[in-house]
Amino acid sequence: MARTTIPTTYDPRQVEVARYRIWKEAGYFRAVPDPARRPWAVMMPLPNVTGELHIGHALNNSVQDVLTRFRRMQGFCALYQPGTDHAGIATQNVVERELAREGLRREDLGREKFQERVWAWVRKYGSIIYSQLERLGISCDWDRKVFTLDPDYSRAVLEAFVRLYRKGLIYRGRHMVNWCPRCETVISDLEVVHEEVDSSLWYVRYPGADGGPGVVVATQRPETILADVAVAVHPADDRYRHLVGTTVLVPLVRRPVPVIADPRVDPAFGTGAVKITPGHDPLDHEIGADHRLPTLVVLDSRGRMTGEAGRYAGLDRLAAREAVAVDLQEAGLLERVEPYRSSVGHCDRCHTVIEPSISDQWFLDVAEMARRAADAIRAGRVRFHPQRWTKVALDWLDGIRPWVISRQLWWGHRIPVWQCAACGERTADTAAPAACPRCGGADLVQDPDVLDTWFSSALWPLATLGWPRDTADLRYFYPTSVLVTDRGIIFLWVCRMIMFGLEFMGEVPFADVYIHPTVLTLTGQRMSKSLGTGIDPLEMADGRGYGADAVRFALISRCSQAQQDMRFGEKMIEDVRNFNTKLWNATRFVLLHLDGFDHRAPAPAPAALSTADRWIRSRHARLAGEVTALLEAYEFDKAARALYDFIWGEFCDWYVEMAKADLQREAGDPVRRHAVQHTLWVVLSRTVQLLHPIMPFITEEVWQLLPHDGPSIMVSPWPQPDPGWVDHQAEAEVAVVKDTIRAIRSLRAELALPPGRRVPVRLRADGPTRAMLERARPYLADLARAEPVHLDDPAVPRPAGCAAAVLPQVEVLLPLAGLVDAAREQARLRKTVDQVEAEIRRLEGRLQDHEFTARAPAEIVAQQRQRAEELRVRARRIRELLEALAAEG
RNA sequence: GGGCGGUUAGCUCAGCGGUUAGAGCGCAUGCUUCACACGCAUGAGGCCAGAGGUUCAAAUCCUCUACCGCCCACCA
Repeated sequence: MARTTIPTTYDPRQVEVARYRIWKEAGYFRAVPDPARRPWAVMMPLPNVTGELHIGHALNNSVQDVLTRFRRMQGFCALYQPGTDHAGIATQNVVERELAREGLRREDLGREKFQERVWAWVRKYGSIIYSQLERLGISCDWDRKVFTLDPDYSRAVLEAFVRLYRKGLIYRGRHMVNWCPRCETVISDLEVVHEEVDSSLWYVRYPGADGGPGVVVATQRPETILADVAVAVHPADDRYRHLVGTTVLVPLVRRPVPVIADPRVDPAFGTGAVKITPGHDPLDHEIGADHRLPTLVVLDSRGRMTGEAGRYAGLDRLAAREAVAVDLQEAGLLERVEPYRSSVGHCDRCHTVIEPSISDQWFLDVAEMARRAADAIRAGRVRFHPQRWTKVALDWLDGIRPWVISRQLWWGHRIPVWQCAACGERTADTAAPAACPRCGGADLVQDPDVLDTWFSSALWPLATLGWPRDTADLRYFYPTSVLVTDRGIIFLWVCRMIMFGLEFMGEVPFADVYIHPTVLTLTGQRMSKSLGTGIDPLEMADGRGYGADAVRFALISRCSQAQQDMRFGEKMIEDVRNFNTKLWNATRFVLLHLDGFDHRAPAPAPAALSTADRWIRSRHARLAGEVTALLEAYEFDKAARALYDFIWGEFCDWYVEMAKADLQREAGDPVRRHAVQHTLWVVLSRTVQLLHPIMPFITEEVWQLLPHDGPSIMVSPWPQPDPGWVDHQAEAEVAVVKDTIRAIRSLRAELALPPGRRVPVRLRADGPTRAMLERARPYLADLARAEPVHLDDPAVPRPAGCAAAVLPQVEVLLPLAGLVDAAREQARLRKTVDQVEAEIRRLEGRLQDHEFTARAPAEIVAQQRQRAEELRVRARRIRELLEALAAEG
């Protein structure tokens, strides 16, 4: 077999981009329904078209890619569905900011022109994220890219709306909603982020209409006093009972309003009396409605005071707050002001303070859908990993409220409802109706609003597969296998997909939900570009030259179900780069020793395998089983660690070193040579296959360099743990050999022996262990520079002048008279024997404890007895050594 | 106000009822050993946040406390 020249160092940048192109052109990413194979599917959590790849995307997509590559190798027909989201508010904001730099507002362009402008933006920047995902090695089916405003997808959105409308679940209502005065649209409860803000509590006197002292109320928002319609107290509050039913005057405007009693007032807060402002507070709105009070509005859609606010008209909310406070002070009605910290709602997108506001909107009644979704989760038809998120999802579904689905934006799916100018009848349809179905009028006006972006994303698993059409994709891939996402969108997206999946398909959209940790900086801050605290995955891969593999492995290896957050830093990627180099060099070693090897020749007979060969095969069989089970259980950190420890700690540190000894000693034996070559090849090949889902590029390079069958590791069969490889005897034997080698090295280091110097060693052990060590002579010589090695029965008298270590099964002696400082040796051994004896006392104490021997399981008791016995033997040997040393001194 | 996580070696984290609590990085010492100095070898470093409890046995289970973080919530 011709030997390829192998570069000494591995530069990921040189291979990754080229390799990705080969895969893509070979069509390995494509998923076409295949009745002969089992389907497996994952849906990419659609990134915003405006987005650029950040570390969170890198993690999320790496996890999905690990699963997809794993299942593909297992023989599933694996679909990884990509796509982007039009992201209504986010995208509109970006383009509006661009317009603002030109001194324009969207109204200056008009709806049509503005939309053209956004489309131009999307065409220019919308595919950046795709090329960035490609750079990470993401193996999704690019032929299936979907954008939520694509014609097919839009049809699905309108179809969903119309079906829900006709079921009576979508309705128009006038309610208190969350209004963003900057975006000038309603947003849902989930898009409001509450933050603690330092503010004040103003205590304001409302004088009695009869000239009495009236009542003092506490408020955070003096500017809304202008819209007050009552003062409320708790019905059982004796302080105010006499005032209920009387009239007080609203400060500044001197409007007479009633004092009412309502149990929703907390008598312990403030003065126990609260002003009622139904136009600007959700609770007040309810109380106002129950008491049949009027609603006054003093703020407009941009958060400025309206004409109703008299002399404050035109002022912004905050300016008005100051002005009103000053005027109250001057009027002598401001009793006091206290500092106050409270939770204030902000717009998720632009961080403006939300204004509770009454407006006409479209609502979706999700009560029944949520109930069915909760039932499905409770029945285990959707399983969350880690499990703790189950309760979080259920709590939200159980307390669900109607969903505001209209948005006062221009970018999104236009609400498919037309109103007749003549009779006012509203009609919902997937296309504009020709005439009003009620009066026949032809003058129909479409609703100006668009749908909440999350309404369309809730259809993602359906619409990407062709719904509402009955397609082969939908029949084959739905329901999908798993959804991978961050905890931040469990309600916004995950729960809603479950609701819509059940509503429109009668089946949940995915069987598993894997919630991965959120990436933070090493100091626990949010990764943020603007704060300069982020790690840019592409800068790491290309700029710093660590490669996409290193970024992926670093993220995946910290993807633990035990942690909600993942602290991440460049050092972690650097560590993986070192691991890659290690793997690369191990591959070089194997290739250098594969001369004349034919991987298609019959595998070596068991008798041809050395202990080392059998040991590494046994370890590999365990690894294969472990990695498979861990990936299936979404235990990514453990899978990554198992691979890392095996490759570095077992294959490189021990097997390769032992194989060197075998190859050298047995150079003339073709059967043994083939056995070692075969072991090196088969273990490394299968190991890179197991590692491929996490590090696709380097594993492909290695696999291609090694003798192989098939065109790519990507489409090679997932290694099955070979039960015939498990070999307890070889594992036990290598364990003893490793301990012995480590003991010799440790003694050498303490004696400061030059590394190259060969030292004679005497090993004392019982028969079976001596047989093992006999076989291990070449390893002892090469790995510990121990030569010659004398194997003694423990009964043989010890020579004088030895450095010694006493292992459970082996006594290691370095007879180096002259070099060994007897006093130091004695001190060291005495320390050891003290430790051993302390442990024996502890064990014996326990074994003499009747409670323990009577109540602990028999096997535990037996185990501890045996251990105590072993320790006694060890202690006796050490003491004998000490006596011998004393005799010499 | 309610809920959920976390607290283990200098750092990032495993371990989650039973031998002497582990890894990587960092640190110390020695090595240009024929795959690899992005490496090899050896070593130092921990009252497992605190206090109670359950158990023959607790880093591991329970209760409380403290601190850190996240989510939900109509306390004006």
